[in-house]
Amino acid sequence: MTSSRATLIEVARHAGVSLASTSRALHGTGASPAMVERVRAAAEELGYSPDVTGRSLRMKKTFQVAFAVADIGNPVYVEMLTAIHEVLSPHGYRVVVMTTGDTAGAATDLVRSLGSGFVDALVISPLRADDALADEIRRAPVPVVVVGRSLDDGAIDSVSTDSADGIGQAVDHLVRSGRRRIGFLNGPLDTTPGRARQRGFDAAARANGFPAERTTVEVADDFTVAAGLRAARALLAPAADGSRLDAVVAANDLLAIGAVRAAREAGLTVPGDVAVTGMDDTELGRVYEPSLTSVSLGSSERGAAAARAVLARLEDGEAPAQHVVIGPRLLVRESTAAEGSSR
Amino acid sequence: MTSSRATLIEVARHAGVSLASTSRALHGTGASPAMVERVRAAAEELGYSPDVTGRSLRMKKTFQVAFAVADIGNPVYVEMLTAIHEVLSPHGYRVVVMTTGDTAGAATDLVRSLGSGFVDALVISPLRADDALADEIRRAPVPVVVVGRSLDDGAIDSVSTDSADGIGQAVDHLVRSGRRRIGFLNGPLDTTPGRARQRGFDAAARANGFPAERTTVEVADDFTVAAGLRAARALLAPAADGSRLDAVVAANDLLAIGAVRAAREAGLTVPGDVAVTGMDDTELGRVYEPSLTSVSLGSSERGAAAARAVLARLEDGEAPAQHVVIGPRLLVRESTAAEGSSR
DNA sequence: CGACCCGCTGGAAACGTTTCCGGATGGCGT
DNA sequence: ACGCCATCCGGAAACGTTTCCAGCGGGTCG
Repeated sequence: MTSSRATLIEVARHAGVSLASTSRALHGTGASPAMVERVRAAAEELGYSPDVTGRSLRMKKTFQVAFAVADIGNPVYVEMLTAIHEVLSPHGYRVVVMTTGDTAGAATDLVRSLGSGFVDALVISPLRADDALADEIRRAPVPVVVVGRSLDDGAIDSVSTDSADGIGQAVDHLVRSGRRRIGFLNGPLDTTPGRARQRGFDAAARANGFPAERTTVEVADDFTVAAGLRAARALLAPAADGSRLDAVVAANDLLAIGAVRAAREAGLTVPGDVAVTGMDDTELGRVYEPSLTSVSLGSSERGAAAARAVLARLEDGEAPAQHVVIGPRLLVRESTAAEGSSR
Repeated sequence: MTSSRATLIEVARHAGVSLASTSRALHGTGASPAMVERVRAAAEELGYSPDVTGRSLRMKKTFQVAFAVADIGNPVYVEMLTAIHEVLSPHGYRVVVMTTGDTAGAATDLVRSLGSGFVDALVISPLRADDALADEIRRAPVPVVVVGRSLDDGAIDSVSTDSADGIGQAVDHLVRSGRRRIGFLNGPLDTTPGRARQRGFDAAARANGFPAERTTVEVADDFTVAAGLRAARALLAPAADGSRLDAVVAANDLLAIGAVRAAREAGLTVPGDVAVTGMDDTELGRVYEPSLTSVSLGSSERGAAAARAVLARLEDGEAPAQHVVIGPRLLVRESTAAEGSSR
């Protein structure tokens, strides 16, 4: 249980050499082969393993990187976390997970807490980003990489994706498939993703020449299946003239599933009567039936890119900020088939 | 970007008092109100925030807890992580995520690496546990809580669940619903969960008086939908006499979805022709159609319990080991309805 | 043969914090 | 009025590591 761990000093004493030589020997820098062997043996015998807190204090480096998101349960963030871990771990960095909460203030506090130096860098994906957060990030004592919106600030490393363009791809795909009345099922507009996707849909509607009365928008109060189901009921209700939508673009796979549910409730088939697209390319959407056509925002790629940006920044603190953009990719599956089974 | 952070020494100098008093004032222990105010003002002015590495070195405490699992992507582990984070975070602990890989050796190495003291405790959920791992845990320099199988070792804190009993609950439920020929779709037998669930099924089959020829078992080579689909095809193939199973107990929600897929491929309806149960009560299973009857192993509860065990152990290192058992709970949903829609 | 340089070693400082300990001061009880 | 105790303060040590600096020896080149 509690074995008082051997310290470097004891190893030095045990090997009969100085502390300095012991440290050097164990790092292989500037020590004679004889010395190395001697120290190595002593260390082995005592079961020595270096204490990272002592090392951190001296080197001003913790070999830890924090990953902060609103909620860790979200599959998108899980994918990012996995990717980040995979990139950083081989370089000897540990990953600390943190939650920003869903208020912008909490995220700002978190960035400020970086001052206590428990971590060499931070990857943060803020749900709601404001100027205060950007300010705090700029004056943060360690590198911060933002994944998500680029905060409109050239000086901050960022990895983003063009989700507006992604929504556009979904709309174009539906139009090409012959759908004409396309509704948009969005999440809360006071979130960064919500705003971006709204922008994307509006632009796509304009680009495709949809008159306002040919598009309908409904905003769910959360990015969940339940909220999507509620909002989609309204979206799919017949218009005054009895006509209905023939396609729904959802801002999210979860919302999309809610839309499929609502469609079935209303006696409509998917994709027969209504085509549905999601976003995020989650396992959920892949496995669902019908499998969801979804716009991948490359969560893994973004996570990996963010991790690489961290490494680059730690390598060279003065390099100009980099802004990686991962292009969205539409993955066509059953939920938008032209002639689908009537399941 | 890089503002050289203020140290306690500078705060002391700036306040014109000693280092010791400064430290005490900031901790509110044994300092006069005047002193506290004076130091607080100085700290405020300099934007001081304490350095955790210095503190850790001195206090021999990192305020970090590691959570180690085979792969972070698994929804079950994500739930645990979330729960652990929720319990530990209010107590000032950060959570470090680590991966054990899928070999027992890697897990052992990980536990050994605890010697470098980057963390105050470890919560580990080993996929494959052997004696070497148990040994290493026993001699670990920090508290370790095992979640999963209890390692058959009374001296190690553990949080487990009786997944064998859970399988039993699923079988009983199916029998009560009138199902007679029940197949078992398991995952790899060289994993701890795989073995336990096999044991559970065998016991349940015996208890219900199923002759060996009335039960069929198939082992998928992974706990995934794809592997489940492959294995379930064999499981659902007609027997020599042309008869088929009327129920499948899957060791996992993912495998269960594979089974549903295979059933539909074979032209069978779920739950009409074949009832299917899963295990883990994942979001996936809840949202799937038909929604999956599933045995919840209480991932969140287990995570929370493990975190509480960590706190208790950190509080009192000498207390006897505790073994929390979270009872499995069957959640009945559409996939085992007596008369289902023929979807 | 002397000067210089290079490789190796040991002493000591430094990283930033907490806390032990001794000393000073003030108040209170006797 | 004196002693005692509680309260508060400052000096200094300690946690475990890395690294600067100086010294020492041996080899090489001029």
